[in-house]
Amino acid sequence: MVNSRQGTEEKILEAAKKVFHRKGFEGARMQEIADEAGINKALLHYYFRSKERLFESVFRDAFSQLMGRAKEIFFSEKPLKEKIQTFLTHYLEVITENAYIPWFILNGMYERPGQLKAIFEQAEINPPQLMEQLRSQVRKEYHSEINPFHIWLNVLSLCIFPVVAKPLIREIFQLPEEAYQQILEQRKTEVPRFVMQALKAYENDENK
Amino acid sequence: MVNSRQGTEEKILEAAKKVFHRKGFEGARMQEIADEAGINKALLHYYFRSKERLFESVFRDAFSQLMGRAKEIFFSEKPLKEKIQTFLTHYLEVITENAYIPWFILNGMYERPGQLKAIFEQAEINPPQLMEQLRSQVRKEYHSEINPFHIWLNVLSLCIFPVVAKPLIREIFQLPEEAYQQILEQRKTEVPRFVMQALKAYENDENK
DNA sequence: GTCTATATCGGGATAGAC
DNA sequence: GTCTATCCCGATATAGAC
Repeated sequence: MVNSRQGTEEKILEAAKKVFHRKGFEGARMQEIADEAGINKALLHYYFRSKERLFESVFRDAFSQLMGRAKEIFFSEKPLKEKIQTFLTHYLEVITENAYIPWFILNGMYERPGQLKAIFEQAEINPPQLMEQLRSQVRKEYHSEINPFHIWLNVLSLCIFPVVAKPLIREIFQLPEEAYQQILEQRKTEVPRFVMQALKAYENDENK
Repeated sequence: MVNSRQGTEEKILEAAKKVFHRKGFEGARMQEIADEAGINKALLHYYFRSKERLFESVFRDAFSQLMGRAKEIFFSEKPLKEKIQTFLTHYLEVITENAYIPWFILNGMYERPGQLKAIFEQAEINPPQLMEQLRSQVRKEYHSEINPFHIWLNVLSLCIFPVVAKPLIREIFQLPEEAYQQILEQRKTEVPRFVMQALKAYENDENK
């Protein structure tokens, strides 16, 4: 019973994760996943029936891993600044440790937008509520009608882009892997500093 | 002579651009490119010999389009703040108008890192000089040893990420195309404001 | 549940006629 | 220079034995 249902399914998912994360849907090969899992192609289909379904499982995992605590932090009852601080601390950490996930998610949206729609619905994100949360908090604390969407989009950009664009930036600046890793480390303190300073632009805002 | 060398090659490149930009290398189909150009597959190979070579041409175009004025602005003899202002104005414009290019470039780096190395070499970027330019300017103007790399990485993140992540963000917040386009418009003024305020963190920096 | 062998198809590339 | 027809490989998926 060692290699029975439980164990094998796990092994496959683990292998699929590795391959899909690195190569995306189009680039991934079922053969490679099978090899990685130490089994053969036929067995992949026995467990997941198609490449699509296997991909979907992997995507769902990745997405919830990235979304998990974010929602929680986001809806917590804290002042905006503190919330952003917490978010940055948490996210810069998570994303640096799992550098492949952001690109995997992003790329999935380009490769298979149709297939992935379902996953977002099941994630119960509730966009209107999300938007209202954004708006009301800025209105209360900053007495500003500035679209608060930008603040969060900026925060996300600063966290995610440097990780996603790593291959490009490394190539342009000819940076070895370790040098770039070090830069990502530094960002854990640099980005909060940058953002906190930038937020002052809204404090002094008199566009009521 | 209407459909001779000149005209056809142009048509192919135009078609290839459309398809590769949307689907990347793996996702693109030679058949689709041929259809788009109004010719057949055989002719594609007659002009470009392989999918790889065709892709390379398209990539080279896209990259120089994105890199073109950037280098120039970057090496201009202006104070850092002004330089960043100019850069932002220029880039937020270019990138909003050519929303597909950043993802195409990025994705290319993931799909075909080996093949694209050559292109970066020919682009004559001169990384060490680039780095030194960064460092010396910050040293002079801010009397700071803060790694100036972060400033520019932040600027790039704020410009590019919102464009690249458009499909994801739209899905999460359930935003229609026009709404998102409007947000990108707003960013042309929001991002400079955000960055200029953030830069003050370095002015007051006494980490000499 | 797991394997080997095979069906089936799609896509890049080439041959050869015009 | 452009077309039709075809080759050929690689990849997903399935049949069927164990």
